[in-house]
Amino acid sequence: MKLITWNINSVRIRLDHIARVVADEDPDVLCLQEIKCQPAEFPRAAFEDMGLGHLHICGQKGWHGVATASKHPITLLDDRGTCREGQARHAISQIKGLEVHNLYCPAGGDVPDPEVNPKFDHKLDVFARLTQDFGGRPAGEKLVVMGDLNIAPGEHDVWNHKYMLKVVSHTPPEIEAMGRLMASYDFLDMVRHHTPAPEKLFSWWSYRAKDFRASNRGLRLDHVLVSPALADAAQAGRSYTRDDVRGWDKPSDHAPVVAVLDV
DNA sequence: ATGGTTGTTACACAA
Repeated sequence: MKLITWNINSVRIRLDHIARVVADEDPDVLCLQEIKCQPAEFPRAAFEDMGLGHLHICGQKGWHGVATASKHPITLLDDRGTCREGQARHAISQIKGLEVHNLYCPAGGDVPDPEVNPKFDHKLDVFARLTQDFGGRPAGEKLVVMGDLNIAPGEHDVWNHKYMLKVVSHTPPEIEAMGRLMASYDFLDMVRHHTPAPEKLFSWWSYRAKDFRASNRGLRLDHVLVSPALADAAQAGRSYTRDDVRGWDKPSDHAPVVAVLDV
């Protein structure tokens, strides 16, 4: 079973890229973040044409928004109160016996201090809520938590560890929040499992670089986490980042991250 | 140390 997570930065502008990636990869499930539209504006017909006609759309006007598109039927599960601001950041779907969490965590603004920066406080709050929720669940569930978590947790998930420790996405309180989330249900970081440190691994490169490959100031913000019940399937599978897509004309600033479960 | 770009929106903002 192949799953892809991709922060698309507007689903409507990026429809041609989506169709190309779907044609290349033939995923069972595609989790998109930052769709930047309301559910009524979502290009449903295009996804039906791609063979991903089963949709769980969680959208709002202008910003944020996530959508899960599947080849297989989806059961829409209830929101679990992840975002205290009521933003469209979390779609939970039951697909072929898996509970797929499509997540877009807050970026967190510029100042890494929850006392002076409400956006950073909100980011930490989202992680605290996820940690509490997963921590309270019975053991043995088949959970996949994937999306743009907006944290690069490891030293080799950033282009410059020492510099980035002061920059939101890689600060100590964020790395600790990510660690608590991982521990809450003993999640496996699937992509890192297949490409262990110290190999650098990025899924996002800023639009502001003239040549993202030349400067290669990337971050690994997009993740696929699996619960222990899926660890064997994840380890027997594979995962990779389609960083070539970041080099296409008018790309998203995030690359698609592909994860294949041997189920 | 600074500024660089993009998308949606409305005359900035978030990323």
